[in-house]
Amino acid sequence: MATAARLSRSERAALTRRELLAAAQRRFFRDGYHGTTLDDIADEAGYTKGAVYSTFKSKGGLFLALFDEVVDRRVEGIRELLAGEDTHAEKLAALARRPVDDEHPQYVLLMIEFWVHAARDPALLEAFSDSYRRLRAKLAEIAPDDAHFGRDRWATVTLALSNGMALERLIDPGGVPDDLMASAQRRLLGPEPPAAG
Amino acid sequence: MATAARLSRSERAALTRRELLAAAQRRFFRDGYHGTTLDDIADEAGYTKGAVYSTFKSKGGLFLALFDEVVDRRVEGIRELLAGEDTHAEKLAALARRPVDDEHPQYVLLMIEFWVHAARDPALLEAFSDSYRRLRAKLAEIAPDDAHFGRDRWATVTLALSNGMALERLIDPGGVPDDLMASAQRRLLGPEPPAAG
DNA sequence: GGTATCAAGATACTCACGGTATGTCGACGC
DNA sequence: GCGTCGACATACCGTGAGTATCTTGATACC
Repeated sequence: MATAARLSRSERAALTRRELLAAAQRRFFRDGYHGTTLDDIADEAGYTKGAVYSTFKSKGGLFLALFDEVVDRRVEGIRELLAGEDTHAEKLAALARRPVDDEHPQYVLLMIEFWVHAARDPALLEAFSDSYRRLRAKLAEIAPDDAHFGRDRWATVTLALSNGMALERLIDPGGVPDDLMASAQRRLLGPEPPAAG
Repeated sequence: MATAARLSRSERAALTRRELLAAAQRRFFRDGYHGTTLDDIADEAGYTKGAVYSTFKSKGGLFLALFDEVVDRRVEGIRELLAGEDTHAEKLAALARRPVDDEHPQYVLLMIEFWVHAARDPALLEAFSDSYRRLRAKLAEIAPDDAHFGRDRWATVTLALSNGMALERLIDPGGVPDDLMASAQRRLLGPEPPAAG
């Protein structure tokens, strides 16, 4: 009667993993990393904490698995952007509109929350860095060929600015207008002006 | 025999508060917000958790009191910078060298850690914002008169970039050279170039 | 100067959460 | 079929934020 046929052990485990990741995404996005408990996630997925620990090494491991998937999707999004027919300027404009965040605005904050958390744990930081560098490397491909900034430097500055802006927006939601990021982007891409007085 | 004479109740309480704040600063700076327990802080100051809760409303309240003091000192530092004899360009250079961090490099990360934490708690966020805006307002006074960016926007972008760079540095400590911030600053300050291709 | 009061702070709890140890049951190898 | 082993549940532990209560000494009042 159940639609799901009998599953092999590995199919069963793979399904559990997917369901836990989906539940983790919903909860982490909504309540943040520290604000989400493993019981929350397990409940939402219809399991118990035992399932989590039999699938992932720790809460951090679960988050990292999720983050890596999110980066996958984001990298794919950038790839499509690059492959599109738009002019380069239009690609940059599209990027400026939603710098690193997926459809979810909370995404950036969640990432930063975990980032700072991982700063205290070398193993977590290393794994996080691996995913994050993938994102940054893909982003660097968008930089114009003739950028006066190097591509990597441009990507670094773009991400730094984008992440920092997300924090500023928490303080003054209306004080960080859409065009501020776009305007800053244009300046970052241009030739360096002489030292201003 | 004890050097400290008998203290009145309010003197005693004020001393306790100072000692707790000093201990909190050392511990928070070293171990981060979530990595520091109230027992740690109380121990370090020679008290128990009871003293903390009789002096502050909560762990967050203790942090906010500390943060406000740190902002005081930072604002004072900027005031001195502004009052100095240096040229405006030199002031900006001095600022670029240590954007928002006091003498402690961990300061920025600690701030961001709490910032994101406070994002989930309106009361905490409001109190944090009050202190942070004081810092940003003081920073805005450094912006050059002829900034093509508005002063406030310049301060917002400067802080966003500085905070974001601190995060990037966690990923690649050597990948964010000193001049990157300064170079980005110069671009952000200059006139907006025509749309690049 | 003695005594009641009240607040600073210590002590002893509660509860939530990450993580572990162990139990159970069904898939897989033989 | 039947023993094994892995997926997951259940029961537990340690730790940390926050609370309730007790102790003690400064202050106010007589």
